[in-house]
Amino acid sequence: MALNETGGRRIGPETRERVRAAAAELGYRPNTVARGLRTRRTQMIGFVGDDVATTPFAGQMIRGAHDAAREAGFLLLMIDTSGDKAETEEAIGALQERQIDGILLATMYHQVVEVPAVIGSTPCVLLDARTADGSASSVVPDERGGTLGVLAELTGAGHTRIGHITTTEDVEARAIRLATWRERVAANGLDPDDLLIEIDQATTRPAHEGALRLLSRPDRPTAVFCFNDRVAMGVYRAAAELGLSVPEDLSVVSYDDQELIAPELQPGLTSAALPHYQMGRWAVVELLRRLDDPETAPVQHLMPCPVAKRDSVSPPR
Amino acid sequence: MALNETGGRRIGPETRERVRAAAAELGYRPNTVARGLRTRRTQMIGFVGDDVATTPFAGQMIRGAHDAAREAGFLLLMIDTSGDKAETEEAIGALQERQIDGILLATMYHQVVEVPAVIGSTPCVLLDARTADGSASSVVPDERGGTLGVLAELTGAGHTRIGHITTTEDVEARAIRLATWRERVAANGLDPDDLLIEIDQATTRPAHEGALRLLSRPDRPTAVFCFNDRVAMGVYRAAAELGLSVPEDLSVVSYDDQELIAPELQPGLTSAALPHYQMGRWAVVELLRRLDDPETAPVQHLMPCPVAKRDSVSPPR
DNA sequence: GTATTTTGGTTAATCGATTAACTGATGAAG
DNA sequence: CTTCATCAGTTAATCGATTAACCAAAATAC
Repeated sequence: MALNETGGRRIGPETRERVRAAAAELGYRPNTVARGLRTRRTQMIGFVGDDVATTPFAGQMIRGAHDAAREAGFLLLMIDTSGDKAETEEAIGALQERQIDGILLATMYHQVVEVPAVIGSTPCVLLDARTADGSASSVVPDERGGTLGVLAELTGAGHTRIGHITTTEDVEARAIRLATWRERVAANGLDPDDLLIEIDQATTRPAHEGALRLLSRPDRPTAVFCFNDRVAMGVYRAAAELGLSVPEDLSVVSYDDQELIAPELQPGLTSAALPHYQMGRWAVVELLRRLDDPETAPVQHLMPCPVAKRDSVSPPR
Repeated sequence: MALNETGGRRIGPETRERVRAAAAELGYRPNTVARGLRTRRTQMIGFVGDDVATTPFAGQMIRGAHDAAREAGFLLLMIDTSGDKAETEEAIGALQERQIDGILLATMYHQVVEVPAVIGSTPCVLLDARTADGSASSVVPDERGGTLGVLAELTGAGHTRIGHITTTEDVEARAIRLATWRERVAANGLDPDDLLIEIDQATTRPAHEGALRLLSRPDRPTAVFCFNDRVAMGVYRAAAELGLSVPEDLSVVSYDDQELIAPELQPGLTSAALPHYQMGRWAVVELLRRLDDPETAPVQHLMPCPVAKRDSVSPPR
C-alpha cells in the first residue's frame, strides 16, 4: 500500500515515506510473478511470428511492438514458428499457460489468415495480416497508397511509359501493387500488358533476365516500377549492361525500402517503405486498448507506406 | 501429482489415468505463474540486446537462443536497449522483477564489455561479447579462424598478392581480421602496407573509392580480402568500372556472409559467416548448464566461422 | 455529551500450484 | 498374532502480492 499509489488514503504520508525508505534501503523489488498470480495480469504480451520474429526483413515490426509495449510497462514474450499450423497453436498454448495478457500474431508478409481457435478469448491483434471477415483487429501496409506514391514520383517527373516487373508468386502485395499500376498505366492510355514482365521469383537473378527482355523492346519504357528492391537490383544490373544509366536513361522505383539494398544501390533507390515499425507500434496500442475494453469492435488498419525519395528518378530524356 | 511425473509413487496408475482424462476433458492447462511463484522458476530467459534484438544483422542470434530455449521448455523475454548503460540496467531490473531464471546479454557486434553490477547473482551469459577478465561465460566468433579460412581459399587457388580493405573504426573484428591478414601476407614475403587500404566506414561507398585506389596501383593485388560484405559490394563495383571481372581478373573474399548481400551479388561472394545462430544456441545451453549448477566455472567460447564458398575465387591469371 | 464519520492501520483470504507431513488400510516379516 | 513397512490418498503450509473486511482512535456533527 505504501509503495503503490492504489489503496490511496489507507496510509498516512509520513508512514508511507518511512516504508519507502526502508524498501529502498533493503533494495526491495516487487515480485511480478506473485502480483500476476493475484491480479491475473502479467504485463506480458505474447509475440507469435511465423519466421518473422527473427527474419531480417521485419525486425522493425518487433522493434515497434517492443517500444510501444515497454512504454506501457509491458514486455514481449517471443515465439517464432515456422508458420506451421500445429506449431502456431502450440506456441499460443505455451503463451497462455504463462498467462500473457494478450497476443500479437505476426506474419512474414502481408497475407490473409484465420485466427486459430485455440486463441479462445485471449485478446489478439494481427500484424501484417488480416482476417477475411474482419473479426480480429489487424494492421497491414497500405500497398495501394504506397504504389500510388512511387508512381506519382514517376508521373510527377513526366513519365508515362512506366513498366512493371512483378512476380508470379501469389501474394497479397503482388495483387495490389499490380492492380494499382495497371490502373495508372491504363489511365495514361497505354496497354499495361505491353509494359509488364512477370518472373517466377522476386529475386535479383530472374529480375535481371526479365529486365533485359523489357529494356530490349523497341519501345522500351522510360521508367520501371519494380515489385521490390531485389528486383530493382536486377534492373540496375541489366540497365548497366545495356549501357543505360539510371536515372538519366531509365528511372527506377520500387517497393519495400530494404535498408541493406535501397540506400546502398548507386544511385540510391526511390522506394515505398513497408512501415514495419509503425505497424508494430500500432498493434500494441490496439491490443492495450482491447485489454482495457474487450467490448470495443475490432479495427482493421491500413498503415501508410511513405516513399523514401532517393536519386533513381529524373525526367525522361 | 497425477499430471506431473514427480511425486511419483504417491498415486495409483488407475487413479492417475482418471485424473488425466478429466483434465483433458476440461481442457485444463497448468498456470505457469502460480507454479513459478511456488518453485521460484519461471522457465523464462531474459534476452537483453543493445539494438541487436531487432537489427536485421543478428536476428539469427535470437533465433538460435530462441530455438535452444524452446527445446528445453523455456521462453525468451526480450528487451532491446540502445546500448545505453542506464537503460541496460533498467532492462535487467525489469527482467529480474519478473523472476526470469537467467539473462543473456547480447551486443550488436563482437566487443569487450563489463557485466553490470545490478545483475547480482542472476545467472548470465554474454553473447557476441566477452569480459576482459573472463568472469562471465561468453561466446564470440572465432574471427581469426574465419579469416584464416577465407585466406586459405585464396592461397589454395594460388594467390599471394592479397589486398585487404578494412575500416578505421575501432572494433574487435577489425583488429583481429587485420592482424591475421598481416601475418599471412608477411608469411608470403610481402609487405602488408603495400596492399592495405583503410576507409573510415565499412560501407559500400567509401569501399568503392578505396577499391578504385587499390586496383589502380601498378602492382595491383590479384585478390582482395574485404572487411565485410558491404565493402565487397564496393569492390565489385570498382572492379566492374575498371573493366576487371570477378573472379577471372580479381578474386574477392569477405566476412560476415550477410544473407541479403553475399549470395545476391554476381558472382556469389565467398565469405566467412558470423555464426550468429550457433552462438545464440550455445549461449542458452551454457546458461541452462549454469542454472543447474551455479558453481561451475564460467566458460569463454570461440565459435567457428565457417566459410560460405561461392564463385568469387579462381586462380590468378 | 452522544452519535457518526473519517483516518490510519491490521487481519486474513485469495490467486494456483507444489510438497512436506499425516492418516488408514493392506501386506509382509517375525 | 503382533509389528512394521509400504501404498494410496488427504491436509495444510507455502510462495509474495492484493484487497476486502475489521477495528480503534480521533475528528466532526448535532
